[in-house]
Parts: sequence; structure tokens; C-alpha cells
Amino acid sequence: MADTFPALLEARLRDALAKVVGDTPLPPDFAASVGPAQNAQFGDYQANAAMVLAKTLKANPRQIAAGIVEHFDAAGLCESPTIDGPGFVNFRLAADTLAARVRAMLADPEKLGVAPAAEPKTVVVDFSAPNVAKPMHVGHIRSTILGDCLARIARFLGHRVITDNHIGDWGTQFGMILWGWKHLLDEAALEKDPVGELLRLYREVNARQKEDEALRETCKAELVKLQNGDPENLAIWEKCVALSKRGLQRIYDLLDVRFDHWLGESYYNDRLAPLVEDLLARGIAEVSDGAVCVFFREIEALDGKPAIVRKSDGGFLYATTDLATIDHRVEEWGADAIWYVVGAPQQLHFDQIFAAAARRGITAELAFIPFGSILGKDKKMLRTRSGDTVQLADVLAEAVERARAIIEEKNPELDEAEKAEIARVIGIGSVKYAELSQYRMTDYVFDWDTMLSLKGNTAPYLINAYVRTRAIFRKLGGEFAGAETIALTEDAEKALALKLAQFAEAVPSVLNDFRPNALAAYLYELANTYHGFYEKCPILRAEGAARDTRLALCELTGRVLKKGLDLLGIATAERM
RNA sequence: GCGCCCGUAGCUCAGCUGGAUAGAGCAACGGACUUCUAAUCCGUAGGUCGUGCGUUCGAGUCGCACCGGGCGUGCCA
Repeated sequence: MADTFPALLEARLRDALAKVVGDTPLPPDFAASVGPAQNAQFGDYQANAAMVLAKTLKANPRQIAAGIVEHFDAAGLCESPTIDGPGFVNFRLAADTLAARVRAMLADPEKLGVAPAAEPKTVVVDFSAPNVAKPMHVGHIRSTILGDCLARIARFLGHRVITDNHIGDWGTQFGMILWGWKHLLDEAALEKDPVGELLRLYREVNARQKEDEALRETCKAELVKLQNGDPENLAIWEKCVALSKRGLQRIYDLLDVRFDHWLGESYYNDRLAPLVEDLLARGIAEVSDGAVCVFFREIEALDGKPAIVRKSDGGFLYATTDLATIDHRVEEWGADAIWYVVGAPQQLHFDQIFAAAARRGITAELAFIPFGSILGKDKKMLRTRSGDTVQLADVLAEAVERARAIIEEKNPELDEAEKAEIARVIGIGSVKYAELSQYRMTDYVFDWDTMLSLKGNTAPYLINAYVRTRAIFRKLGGEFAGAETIALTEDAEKALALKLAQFAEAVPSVLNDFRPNALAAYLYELANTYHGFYEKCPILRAEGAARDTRLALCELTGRVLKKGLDLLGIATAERM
């Protein structure tokens, strides 16, 4: 696939600069970079090289810019560059260049012009990771949706991606569950709603043990029995895990999220003791107050903050499990990179884990991808009216229900099955998009009206833009049949063509800093640009080359929107 | 105490490696439906980018200090 426009412009800019500077060495960190223009009035792209180099070359930036323009080879790419302001060099792409790119994208329905990653890697994405037998609440939504999206994009860019749901299936919560199972279990309820009954047990025992010291101890004893292989507790545990997984799978199905593996904490049980022994033997860990710790005295930020890998009572912690998990992913799967999509409060934990892994000789790139909290309209952590944490399943159900009500109002003539399908697409898509359209670190306010709105940067808006592209072809009475000629004459056509070509810039940029919202912002701009085009340029009423061109732009917009939304994990509908 | 994160329009949020006059949506006001789905569009109005120094030709963006909020900080995950 062809290079992106900035890459093409940069190559020619380098050639021009070489002629301008002659033998003068450029600063070592200098890169002749070309970025999108801030404002369409200046052009499509701009370069700041002249201003950056003014000092080194001891010359007026506008003079350098003039030299660049003089030597710049624009043939077959853009118009002759212009100089504006203190020394910006502005580029405007030729209409033919844009038309050729549109044609190339139409011929590439799978990748739509996006180039594969230069160095494909094996990437393990660790996300979602709910606790078994504890409610999957909205906090998990960010990890699940972000992680799934990053995995989709990495895969699309040609990386070998392995998704692993590292579920908490061996935590201390099982002490409570076991006691609850033995004393409070309602068999009939378990039959009818297994996950709900497990949740009830957890909540009930958790509430009781907060007041009851003796119960706390009893639960702990149940946990120890489980960890020592007590057959009865082991059998109950297995049943709980199986039931929970079934409940979780239903949510993942609804979200269209898939995992290659579900290797939870329990999978690593046998590896923890040898791991700790190894750490001790190699002098990486030491015993302190009866616990086995890894100290990081040479890292200022971590000095005095050891990672504890074995408690003084002999038990292991999640730091131990996480280290064993890294080993497995590197040794068995050949991971070059592991991405952890986990809430921001765990920053310290991952700093410790990564430092400990480095000391053990792990060279895989370990990335902590943190995110902020979801807040209620009161700006506090999202809770139900009764004060419980909000469950993900309830959120999704309500989203679909609300979407359904809107469809009923706007488009009552659709048949039942289609209404239900559209409600699912819009409802789930809205929840996902609300998450992905925002910078992941901001604590964001969960608001139904905003995320389901048809205006603004929302899933319904984008899906509607897609629907409009499809409506054209429905009206036409057939699918897009290719374009004889593509001739961009109107500004609105050129603007749309340029925006479409920039899909190739937007998708890879997501992985720069793990920002799906960069892709969301792009899609919103694309939808906006399409609407502008749609208003100004009649499509079916046009004739000849104009009609061909516009149908092609319409088709390509639909494809890019659909693919872009798919990369976010969001489905589209043909009608809404 | 120390560490991390956040602070941008009345509200909800964008603003990638520092670049031109800081952008959207909601709410407010004014326009465009014999339609290619008006669920879309166009326009008006709205700002000491928490504060202050500093680096720079140029700072919402980088550095330092402070203010305000959130979260972490040795045996939960």
C-alpha cells in the first residue's frame, strides 16, 4: 500500500532541505516532519522545519522556507507549496493525487489504505479480568472495551495478538463464597439464576463478616482449606467458577468481545512456590519481617516500596501470580509485548511488577495502560440508588431498552425483528463509544442522554452517517458498481477525499499512546465532512463523472465508517 | 509525608511528538424539510486553558513551585 501523505511529503521535504542546507549538519534530533494543517485555509498539510532550523542555520525562517519551496519537487503530488506566517510551509494536495488515492482505497476493501506495522510483534493483551463470583460492574467496562478495541486495532495492523482474560478465580473472596454456599445457599435460586445467586451469597457474607470477627476467621479457614486441596471446597469452587464463566460469557457475547484464553489466577497456582524460591536463590528477593519481598533500592520512586511475593503466613499475592503470568506469556506464547489494560490506581503495582520482571531478565515490552473512573452525575463513583455498585449487565440492558424507545419514536414502521436488532446495535454501541471517544485517563460522567444523543460525538451519530451512505444505494436500487472516472471538482468532494485518505494516518496513531479516542475523533470528523458533502453535492441527481465520483465517495465513506467502527468494536445497521 | 493522575466555554469533553485566530456537542438564540433518512445541516453567542515564575522565535502542550480534587502508599486484588 502507498505511503501516507505526510510520509510522501516528508520524503520530498528532506530532498529539498538537503539542497537548501548543503553541507551544514542538521541537529541530531531534527526530523523533517509534516503534519495536518490547523486550518483548511492554509492548505492540507504543513511543515515547521524552516522555523525549527532557523537558529542552527543562522538564517531568517522565511528565507529558509523560500529555499525549501524553491527546491521542493511537487510533481505528481501537490501544488507548489506556499509560505505563510513566520515561516510555515503549506502544502495543498493535487486533485489528481486525491482521486488516485480514492481509487486505490476502493480497490483495497480489506485494509482501506492502512499500511501494516513495520515490525509485527506478538502482543498479549490482558484486559477485562473480572473477579469470579463477584459482580462485573461498570469499572470493568473500561478495561473490557478499551482492551478489546486495542486488540482489534493491533490485529488489523498486522500484529499477532493474543487476548487473555486473567480472571480472578482464586482470590480471598472464595472464603466468603464457600461459607455462604454451605450455610445460605438457595438451591432453587441457583437453578434459576446461578450468577445472581452467587452474587447474593457474596454480598450477604461480605456484609455479615464486616460486623463479625468470628465469621471473618471462619471464612479465612474455608479459604485455607480450599488452598490445601480440600475435596469438598475444591468441588464447590469448580462449580462456582464454571457458573460464573457462563454468566460472563453472556456479557461478552452481547459486547462481541472474544478471548483466545481464559487463564485465571488459579492456572498459576503450581508455579508460585518455585518462582519465589527462584527469586530468593538468585538474590532478587529477600526475607523481611517474615515476608518475601523484592526491594528496589536503586529506583528512587520505588525505594521503600517492596513488592511482596510471599506473605509471612506463606500465602502468595497477586504480584506473585502476575510474575508467573509474565513467564508463561513470554515462554509459551513468545510475547514481545504485554499490554495491561487496568485501572489507574494500580500504577504502583505495575511499576513494581515491571521492575521485578526486568531484574529477572524479561525483555518483553511491558505496558501499563491505565484508565480513570466512571462517575455518576453527582461526580462520585457510579452507584445505584440503593448504593450498590452498578452491574454491567444492567447497564447494557438499559442501553438497549433506551435505544429501543428512541427507535419506536423515530421510526415506528420498521418491523419488530429489525427494531430489536437496531436497538442492540445502537444501545451497545453507544455505551462502547462513550468510553472510547474519551481520553482514557479522564474520569468521565456516565450520562444516558449524552451517549444516546443523535447529535455530537456519539455512536448514533456515526451509525446514522453510515446509514445515510447505505440509503443512497438503496434508493439507487443496487450496490456500488465501480466508478468509470473519479474527478474531484467541488471543495466538499476534495475535503471528503482527503479525510477518507487520512484513515491511514488515524488508525496507526491509536497505538502511539494507546488512544482509541484518536480513531473516534477521526470518525466523527469523517462523518461531519460527509454530511457537509451530502448537503452541498447532490449524488443521485448528478450526472456523468460527477455522479460516478460522488457515488464512489459515498461508498468509500460507508466502508471507512463501517471498518472504523468495527475497529472500535461497534457494529453498524443498514437502517435506523 | 511521599508518589501517580486530573484541572480547558454555564454543563459534558477534544486538543498525538510545543506551532498560525484554543475546538466540538449539550443548553440559549436565528435559519434550512414537495428529502438522496430533518435522527442529519448552516449561522450567532459563549474562554484570565487552576495560579505564578521559567525555557523557547513561539507554551493549553515542556520544567519548577504553589492551589484545588481524585487515587495509591509492606503482607486484598
